[in-house]
Amino acid sequence: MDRLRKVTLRDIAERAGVHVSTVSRALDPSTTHRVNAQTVNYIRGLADELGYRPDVVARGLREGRTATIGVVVADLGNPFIAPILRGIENNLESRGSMAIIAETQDDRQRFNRVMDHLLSRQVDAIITTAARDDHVPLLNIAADRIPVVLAVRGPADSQLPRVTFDDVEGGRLVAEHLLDLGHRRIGHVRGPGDASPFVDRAVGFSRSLGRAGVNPIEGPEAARRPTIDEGDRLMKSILSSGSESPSAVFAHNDLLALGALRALGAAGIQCPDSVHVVGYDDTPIAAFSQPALTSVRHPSYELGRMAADYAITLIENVGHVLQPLAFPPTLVVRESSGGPPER
Amino acid sequence: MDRLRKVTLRDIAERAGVHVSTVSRALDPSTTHRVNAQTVNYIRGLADELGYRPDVVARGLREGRTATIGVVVADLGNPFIAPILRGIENNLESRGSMAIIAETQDDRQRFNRVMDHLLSRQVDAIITTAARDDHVPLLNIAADRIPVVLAVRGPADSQLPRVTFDDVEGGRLVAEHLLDLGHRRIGHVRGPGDASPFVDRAVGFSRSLGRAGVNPIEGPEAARRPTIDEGDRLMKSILSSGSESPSAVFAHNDLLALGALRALGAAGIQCPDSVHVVGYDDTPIAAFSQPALTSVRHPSYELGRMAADYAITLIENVGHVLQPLAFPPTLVVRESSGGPPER
DNA sequence: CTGTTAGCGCCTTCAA
DNA sequence: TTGAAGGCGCTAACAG
Repeated sequence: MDRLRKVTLRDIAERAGVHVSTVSRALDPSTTHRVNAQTVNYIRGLADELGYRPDVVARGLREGRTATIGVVVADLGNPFIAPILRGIENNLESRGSMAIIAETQDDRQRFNRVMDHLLSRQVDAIITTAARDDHVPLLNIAADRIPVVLAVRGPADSQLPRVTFDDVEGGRLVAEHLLDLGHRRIGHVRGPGDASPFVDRAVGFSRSLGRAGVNPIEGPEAARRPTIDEGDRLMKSILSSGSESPSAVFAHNDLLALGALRALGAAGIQCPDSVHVVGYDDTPIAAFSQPALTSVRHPSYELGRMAADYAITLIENVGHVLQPLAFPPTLVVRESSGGPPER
Repeated sequence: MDRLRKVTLRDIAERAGVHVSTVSRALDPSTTHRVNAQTVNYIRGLADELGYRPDVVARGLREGRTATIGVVVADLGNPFIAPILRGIENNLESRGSMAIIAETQDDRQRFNRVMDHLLSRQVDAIITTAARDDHVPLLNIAADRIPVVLAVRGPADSQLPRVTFDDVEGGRLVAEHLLDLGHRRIGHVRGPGDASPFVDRAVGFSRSLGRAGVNPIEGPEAARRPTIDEGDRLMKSILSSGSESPSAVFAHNDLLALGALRALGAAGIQCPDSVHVVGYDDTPIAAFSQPALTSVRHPSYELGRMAADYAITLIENVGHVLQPLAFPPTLVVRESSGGPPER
């Protein structure tokens, strides 16, 4: 019941009666041609038989590259992240690299630990979707050593390559939609103020409302995390604040919107009858929620692919400067803001 | 704009005018006491100043351990996985290890690639929640080298340590519930037949129905993946099969159930008025869907913690035999099967 | 208390 | 076409 020792190049070499370097060459596609064809066959057979698996770690130590890219994610419970990860994975895979994913649970300190760990694991690059503004110093330190790509969230004052959504535009779309519906008392449930997407959504939203002479109704604070429970909490605080009850609410993502819906329901305010609600990210949950949720959709898979493109480019091309990219969103109108019932 | 070279022990040693091993000792908490206190301070300061970060890869090569555990996941878009990952992460973290997550997209071949990669990255153990029956050979190969823990899904014919949910019992709970409501024409939307949870759910469910003399109404096949689209497809195939339309449907997870709801709605069959629907996993989406979905809940976070416990135990304790563990589920009745409207 | 040596598994010169 | 040697960064054993 003991554990098997790892099979190394040396094991194969000994069995084959050749030198390790011959085995190394035989097994490396780019150098097999420098080895006797029969020997190659023999060695390959032996490798298969023994179950040889190259030690990426040792190779990485030698070569300085590990064919692994670290992906940092805030909250794996938020379904909006899945298609982005798919885009990253599928792109990397087609180039022989692999994504390893680490979750920060949207906790600032854990972000630091995760980054630290990935760095010391010698990943070739890091794609982060979890950065907050105060992570800039560590991000810069990391970027001095390996490519760091800001995906989805990018501290505004950073020089790092960014691949994001155009959240200002998204906020604008929501504002125009609600104004078009005739709303003037509009609630605003904000996501964390130190994460760029929420800042941008707020900017686009408030600016458009402002042009129409409307001031959004807000609670005393933003959500600490963009989750259902926080949406519930903020909505309650708006409702109990004494200001007039909103006829429409924009929540900064679908989870916050669901929380807001719950709080509104608990207060006896029905959506869409008495209030309209709009979310963001157009997660699967939006189409199936009660009522189906109007939301802002963006090309998540494509963003993931592009983030991986950026990472690869920078790995292969030190010092390359890549322009920030922002994918445009679209509004999907559903039942929660007067659209037809979905399904 | 060139990339900074990594700071190594040698850099510090040269600056400090001491030998590398002294620096190594000074920086390793377990050996600092063997080094002159002043030297330690000096070295620590230097390390900070230079931004030294130990190379876990090199250390792993030397020590044979990397303080990293690979976690294999089928589908990060399925929200049921998030709390399990949390349990794993939080447990590992408190012991100085870290989880790196890899997604198979529930694709058999990708599973193999992912396992291969994790193995060659020298992770200390692998926790998989994505195993299907035909993965047994590779799992056994992996288990010869490092601990492999089957979480959630475990091929029935495997000797590997397993931490699962009691899905047979879950299936039974659903059957009893629907029978209690008086249903006799009961649809059955199955998840993949080569993944143990779905097999077990089917067994518990069908057995209980059988005792009551009821035969579930099934389509010609099981879902290829437990997703919304597959639920839709299977439900449609049941509805168009010519057999009498079911008055209740059990889908093997919440996503399949949502798909089934969509198909039923498209056929003009309203839930809960004309049909009852039950899902599984009690994901957040269940409480918020339209109608709120009856579902089976299980202790996901705890399962994650336990899976990590198993992995750690086996890393520290070669050859240890751990008993298979199955956490019991409970039924959460909501609107979709006659419960009160949620919210 | 500190330095020397060796080697984890791999690849890449340099020689033969 | 193959072998020998060196070293990536680190730590453990052995001296001193």
